Amino acid sequence: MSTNPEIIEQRLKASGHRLTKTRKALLNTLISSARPLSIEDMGAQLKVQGIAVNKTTIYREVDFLLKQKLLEEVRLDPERRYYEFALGTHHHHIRCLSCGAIEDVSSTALEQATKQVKAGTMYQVIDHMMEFAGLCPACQR
Amino acid sequence: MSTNPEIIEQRLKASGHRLTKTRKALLNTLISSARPLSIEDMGAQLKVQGIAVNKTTIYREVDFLLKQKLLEEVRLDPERRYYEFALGTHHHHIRCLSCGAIEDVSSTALEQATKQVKAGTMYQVIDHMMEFAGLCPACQR
DNA sequence: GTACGTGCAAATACTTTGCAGATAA
DNA sequence: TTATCTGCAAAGTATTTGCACGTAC
Repeated sequence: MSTNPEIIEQRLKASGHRLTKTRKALLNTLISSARPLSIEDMGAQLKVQGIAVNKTTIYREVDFLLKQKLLEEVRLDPERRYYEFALGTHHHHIRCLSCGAIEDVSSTALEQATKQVKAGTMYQVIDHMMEFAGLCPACQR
Repeated sequence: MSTNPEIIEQRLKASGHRLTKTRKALLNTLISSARPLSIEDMGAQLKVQGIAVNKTTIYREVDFLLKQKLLEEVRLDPERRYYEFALGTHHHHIRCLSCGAIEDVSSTALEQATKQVKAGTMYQVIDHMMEFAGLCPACQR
């Protein structure tokens, strides 16, 4: 099995693109993040790493990585767009409305339900999105 | 069983609000729409009905109706926010990535899956969102 | 060397706010 | 009458674009 860096490098090269320092740092940040990141989050994290990247560049880079299917958008909350590395295992999220904590949700029931929707519609289903929100254990008190 | 207009009027009055001409027209538009509407959509539809409403007013009105739980936000597509009348039956949507058509998806499997997620998490689940996207029959050709 | 990538400034799009006048109850 | 509602202008944000320079390959 190939590792993420190999797959990434291969995809980029195949389309005549480069693995620049900025791009590499951004991808690493996204890959190692425990939760989806907003544009603002990415800028902040890169800054902490000593790599100041212009916001315009991050917008463009996210756009590019989405097209390369290396990133996917997560609609966790209507206010902000979040992005997540796309080569991990498929999963959904639950977000705490009070403190903003985010956890992965993986459920075979969800995957089965998705299959049923696919079977029951005349559409060719290409994408689906499911997110949950509520109160985390700590915030319920 | 009470009709929508009655419930609406009751809720508004209860909180000291009014059923103005603009508000009534906007609600009717949303209630009778076959699909969720964006802010822009609402403005256009009202205009067609001969009721020109300022965009600021629509933003404020949507905000207000969301707080009154008469409207809910539908995240059909990351580019735009859509809203739907909230007193109908609970359902989800599938959207055609090619022509933008939108259909309702109702699936007992989805509801069961939601229950399983609720049962399997320590979170108190308050909200969930599921949307599908793909190609409608016509666009598959 | 050349096409891709980046930063900066400016443009555009989207949404919110402040305030004065209009209107439902 | 009076608190809610509305429109207009302006302020804030978020996102995109143009262009010149920088850099991976």
